[in-house]
Amino acid sequence: MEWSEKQLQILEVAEELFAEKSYEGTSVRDIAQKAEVNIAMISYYFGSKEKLLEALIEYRASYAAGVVDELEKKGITDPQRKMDRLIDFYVERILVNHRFHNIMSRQLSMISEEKLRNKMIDIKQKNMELVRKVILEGQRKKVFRKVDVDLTMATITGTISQVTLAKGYYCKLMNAEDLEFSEYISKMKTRVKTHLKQLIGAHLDIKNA
Amino acid sequence: MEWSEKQLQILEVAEELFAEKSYEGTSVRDIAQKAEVNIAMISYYFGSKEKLLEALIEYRASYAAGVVDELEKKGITDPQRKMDRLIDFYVERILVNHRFHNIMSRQLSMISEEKLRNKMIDIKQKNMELVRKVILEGQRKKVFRKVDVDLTMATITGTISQVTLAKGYYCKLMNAEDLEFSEYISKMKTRVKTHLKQLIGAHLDIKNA
Amino acid sequence: MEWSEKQLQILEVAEELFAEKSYEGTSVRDIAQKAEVNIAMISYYFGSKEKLLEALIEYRASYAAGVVDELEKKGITDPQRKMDRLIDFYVERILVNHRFHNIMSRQLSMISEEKLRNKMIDIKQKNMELVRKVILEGQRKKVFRKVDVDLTMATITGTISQVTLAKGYYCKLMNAEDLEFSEYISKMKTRVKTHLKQLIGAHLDIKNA
Amino acid sequence: MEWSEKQLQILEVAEELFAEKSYEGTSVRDIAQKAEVNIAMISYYFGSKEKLLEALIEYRASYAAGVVDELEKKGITDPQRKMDRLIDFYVERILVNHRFHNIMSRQLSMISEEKLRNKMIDIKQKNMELVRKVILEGQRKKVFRKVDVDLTMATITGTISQVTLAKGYYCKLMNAEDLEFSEYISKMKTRVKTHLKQLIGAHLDIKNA
DNA sequence: CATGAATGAGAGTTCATTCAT
DNA sequence: GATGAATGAACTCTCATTCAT
Repeated sequence: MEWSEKQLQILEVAEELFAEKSYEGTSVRDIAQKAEVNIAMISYYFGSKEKLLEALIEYRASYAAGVVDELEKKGITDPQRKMDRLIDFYVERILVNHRFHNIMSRQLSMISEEKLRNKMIDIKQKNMELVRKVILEGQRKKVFRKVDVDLTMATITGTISQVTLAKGYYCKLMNAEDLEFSEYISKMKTRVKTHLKQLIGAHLDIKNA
Repeated sequence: MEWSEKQLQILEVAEELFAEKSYEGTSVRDIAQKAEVNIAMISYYFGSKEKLLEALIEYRASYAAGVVDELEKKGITDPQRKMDRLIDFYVERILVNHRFHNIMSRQLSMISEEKLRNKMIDIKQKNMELVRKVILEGQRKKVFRKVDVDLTMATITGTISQVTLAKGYYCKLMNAEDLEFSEYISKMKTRVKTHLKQLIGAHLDIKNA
Repeated sequence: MEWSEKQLQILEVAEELFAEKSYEGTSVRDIAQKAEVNIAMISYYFGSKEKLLEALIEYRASYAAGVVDELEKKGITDPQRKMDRLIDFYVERILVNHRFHNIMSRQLSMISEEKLRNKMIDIKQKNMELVRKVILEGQRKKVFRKVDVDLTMATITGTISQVTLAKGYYCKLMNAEDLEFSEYISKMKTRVKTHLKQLIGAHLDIKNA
Repeated sequence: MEWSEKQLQILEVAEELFAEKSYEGTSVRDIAQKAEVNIAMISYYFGSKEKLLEALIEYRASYAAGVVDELEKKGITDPQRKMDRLIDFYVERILVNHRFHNIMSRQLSMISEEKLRNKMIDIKQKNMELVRKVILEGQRKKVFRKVDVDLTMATITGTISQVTLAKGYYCKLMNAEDLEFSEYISKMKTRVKTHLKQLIGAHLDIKNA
């Protein structure tokens, strides 16, 4: 799907506001005003508020997909190093797209519309497929031990999510309460990468079995 | 604070609906209707919709507090075993109160009202303080290695959150799409406990350093 | 009608709030809260909000009536001096009861309930009857000239009303914007008396014909 | 400010109902229904009920302003005649706009919103400035004696107000209880003009000093 | 006799959407 | 293709009043 400049403007603003105030807590007026377009435009361009959310998900999902493929092409064979790269990649990606990620994780448990729901699950699944593949490969190579693969994926996304969702809490822990979101993100990025690599490394390492 | 039976009824229903459709997506009408009380009762009892959320948080928070103390009194000295117990406890607690937990994690990044926000952060902090204490103790005893304590806590809550928030996704992975929430929870409970104990165990174990 | 202490308390507060925020703009809750009685008391004691207004009017009206009689008994014969005394009396009375007076003048044009409406008109009529009598007497004695008696009465009450209703305006004219109501009243009292005596004096004096 | 036809319709109806039932006693539903517009239009056009009142005041105030200038241009030099003309003008104006005038005099003592309050006081002040000017001029020319100028203005507006506010009372005095408002107004107009000219004339005339 | 609990009705406002142009 | 005007529905909250105790 191709979007006009105005449509992109709306999508960006919608993402920002949905992340900040939730889908339900954001009115199309808010979006229209911040995007400096007429209120009627949202219905006109996207059909409805719900369709706008759908469009946003489609838009971000498609954008993300390409990057996954790119990573796969790099020729790294050692499972341990592959996993480290994957963690770098996921942390980077989720933290850069933290707004979209927050919307997704909040909405996933709420959306009842079949099609959209499946779309969201599908995105999640695609994103995690790589992790599964690498883990299974490592197990085959007797480098990784037997673990709960699904929950290992839950740990990776869960840990990163936690960092984006509970900014207020972690800022307080760091005694840096009025940190801008972007500053916060860049401060946490390396910490999260290091933590997850160590965590998942020890978790998977067959020598620890 | 003591609540009457009708007030409890409202709180219970509010929790259910806030979890299901978000705070913003739930109207006081919805709550009144499901709780089978007059719509004016919500304002009458709690003052406003926001105060109802506040009351809910206070109600659930106080309920949880006692349990933490109780755990502390059990005389377990081995840090590894202590941590295992803690994980059992947290998984149990978050999964049993998954609705409240979801509300909290969704709302934490959105509530702007100072007092309520601090309350929520406070609850989170109190809940995690025990984990911090056990980790630090284990490190002192040279049983645990040096780790990022804050992020270790993020991993614990993040992993559990992930399981409650992304039911749809994990159901699909298990090919059990129409599972009731309670069935899903009981199915996941032991898996999550086992996974986290293994994960955090390997993470903290000084022998893996 | 005899009122209990609590009822009087309610009546006083009602008068204060009706004057300040109008009958419609005052809720029974406001009254109950300020009078420190249970909300249900207003309906319980007076039947309804409207009946409370009725009771208030009755209460204040009866209180005022006695004073009129008292004045009549003083043996002053000169119409000019009689009129001066009457003006003193009315200014005093309206300014002292400015709250009740404001309620009356605001409500008179709005009350549709027949009985209450008549009651209010009756009070006004009784109050003014004395003026009419003195003017007619003065005319009979060839001391006062022919004037529009009804409108002369309108001038007296209108002038005083103006002073109580437009405090903000007159305070601004006097460069004393934050004057307390009671201070304002005592400041204006003599001014209004002097003005009205001079005004009505010149108006009625047959020598000015 | 320019108003559309529908907006004017709302303003007219609002004026009518505010005058009849007071601002607080009139609901936006009442206005919408009588003006035959959707209830949401009031917020849509004016922002809120309070802003509607503000708009009404602005609308009526601006309408009146032009007329004052017009009067000033007529070349009348004799202060007595000037005052007579002014009285004719004010009586005419207040009685024609009796509804707006009533709203103003009722609301002036109640509005707490700073800006609107000042606006109202400003209107009153502008309206009365001319009277002050003429009186001072007459005093300079030794035609008028020394009087309380502010209260002389209070007398003029107070007398006219009294006539508009206490229709019920004066109708009863005239034994014409079921008079239409417009009939009542036209009946009183000349009476009020004559009365006030005589009253204020005698009041100001230096020969009566 | 007095009152806390409860309620239906209605308050002002905002919502997402539609429609005529 | 784009938009200002308009709308019905729904929102949260407060109203005056009633009723069981």
